[in-house]
Amino acid sequence: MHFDACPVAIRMSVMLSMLADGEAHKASSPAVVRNALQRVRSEDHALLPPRTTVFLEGFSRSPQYRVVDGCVATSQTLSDGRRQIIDLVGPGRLVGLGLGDRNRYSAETLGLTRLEPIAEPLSHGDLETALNEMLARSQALTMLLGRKTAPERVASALLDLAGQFGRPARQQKRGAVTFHLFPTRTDLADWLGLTVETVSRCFTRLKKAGLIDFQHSDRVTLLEPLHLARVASGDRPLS
Amino acid sequence: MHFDACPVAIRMSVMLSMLADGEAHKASSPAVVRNALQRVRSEDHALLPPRTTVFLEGFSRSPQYRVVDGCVATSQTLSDGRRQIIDLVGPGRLVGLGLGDRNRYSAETLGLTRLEPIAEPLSHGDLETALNEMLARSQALTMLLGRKTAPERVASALLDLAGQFGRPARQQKRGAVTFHLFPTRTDLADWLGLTVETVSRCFTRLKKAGLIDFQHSDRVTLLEPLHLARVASGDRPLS
DNA sequence: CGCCCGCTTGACACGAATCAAAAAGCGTGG
DNA sequence: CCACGCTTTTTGATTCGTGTCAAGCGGGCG
Repeated sequence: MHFDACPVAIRMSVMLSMLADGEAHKASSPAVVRNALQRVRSEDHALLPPRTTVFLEGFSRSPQYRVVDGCVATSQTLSDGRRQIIDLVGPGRLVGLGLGDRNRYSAETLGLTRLEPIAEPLSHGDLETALNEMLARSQALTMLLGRKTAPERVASALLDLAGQFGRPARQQKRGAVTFHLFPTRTDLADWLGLTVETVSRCFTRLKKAGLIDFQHSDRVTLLEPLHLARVASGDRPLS
Repeated sequence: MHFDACPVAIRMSVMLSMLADGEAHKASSPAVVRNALQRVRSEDHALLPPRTTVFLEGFSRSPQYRVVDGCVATSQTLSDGRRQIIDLVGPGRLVGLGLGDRNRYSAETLGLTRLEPIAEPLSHGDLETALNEMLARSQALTMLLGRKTAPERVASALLDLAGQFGRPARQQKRGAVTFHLFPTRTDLADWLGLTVETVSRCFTRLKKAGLIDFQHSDRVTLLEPLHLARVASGDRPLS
């Protein structure tokens, strides 16, 4: 196995904390300034461009947000650059929970994303519900990474994302769902413990098998969700 | 990949609920009865033999326990029998949290284990602390399963278990720690997303490299914890 | 003592990673 | 509008790590 020694800072394009500071960063690089100007604030909602770092692993504990629109990826990175995405968070879900006094993971936006800061602290009940959900998702990912094959992982991922980002609009025949795929192939690979090439090959195979369809790489339709679910759980081997 | 279709029930030797029911199960199989007789109750502590199922995935929500002595494994099983151990829980830690109205995972003892039922419900603070710890451990396992090599996984596991089961007694030179290894090679494989053979080979390699030692397969000494930690994090490749 | 089960070791197979290169998008500027 | 350069995705050839299959080994328990 081979990994470039790629410092975290290089992957970072914009940090939310910079945006929040307003005038304090005039000396920033052109790219940072340009992205920062895209920020729109209205009624305490921050509209963030893709690839904005919301907070960074190892830094002091960050505030919590609710994702209103778009998608946030939380991830951890090994010292040699290997990255593991912990979760992909879609509309309605919370980011920044379960941190101690230091962030245990990073968070970045995968598309144009609207975040709502959580004003008053959550009730104990809400917090416990949210933590339970995070735990359940984390355990499902554990099973996926520990025991599933590559096609099973990709099928599982697509079903998960369909649940988070799929429109209830189903003008399509049967249970078909179409949705915007926020993560790139690389993001999916880092989530599923695979490589870009393997993810791409699985997409191709699923498409040829008639289970999914896509014209652009970031817009996917699940043509046979039930069949896909059987692939995801290992009940059917795919081709 | 090939898996025997092995129903969950076959793996189960004793269920805690049976033990608690006292006389209600005279018709049980001889093995179950024999194990059940080993039960000792004193002051609300249950002393359970190895391979006792504390609760089972899919069944209605079980009570919560604190591990006093011994070790409990929590796991999920795929329909075709593939098993993933979610966590190994040692003394002082809690089992049975984060369940909805149905158990999302099973729990079984790996050695002679003393469990203490949690009498009054936990305070919100304690619950949140416990959930946060579970989440942190689950995320560490995610990184391990998604991005670490087999030797890195085994090294990480040994360090984790040393932390949970290692005696503070260090009559040994340097930072060496000896502890009882509750999980079998198969358990470790199911925890680390590997096979028995691979786990065994990694043990052999670590032993030959002088990082660990063991006479019996269930009693391990970490000879070079710092070096082992570097292997675990991928900073050093091991041979 | 001898069976049984867990552990170890070896030979081989296979799935996913790696390396390489072409194809497809996509923003930029002429 | 198209040409250009860069990035992402796809596809192909090959390698490599871990899984699979098989056989021995050893310790505990009946």
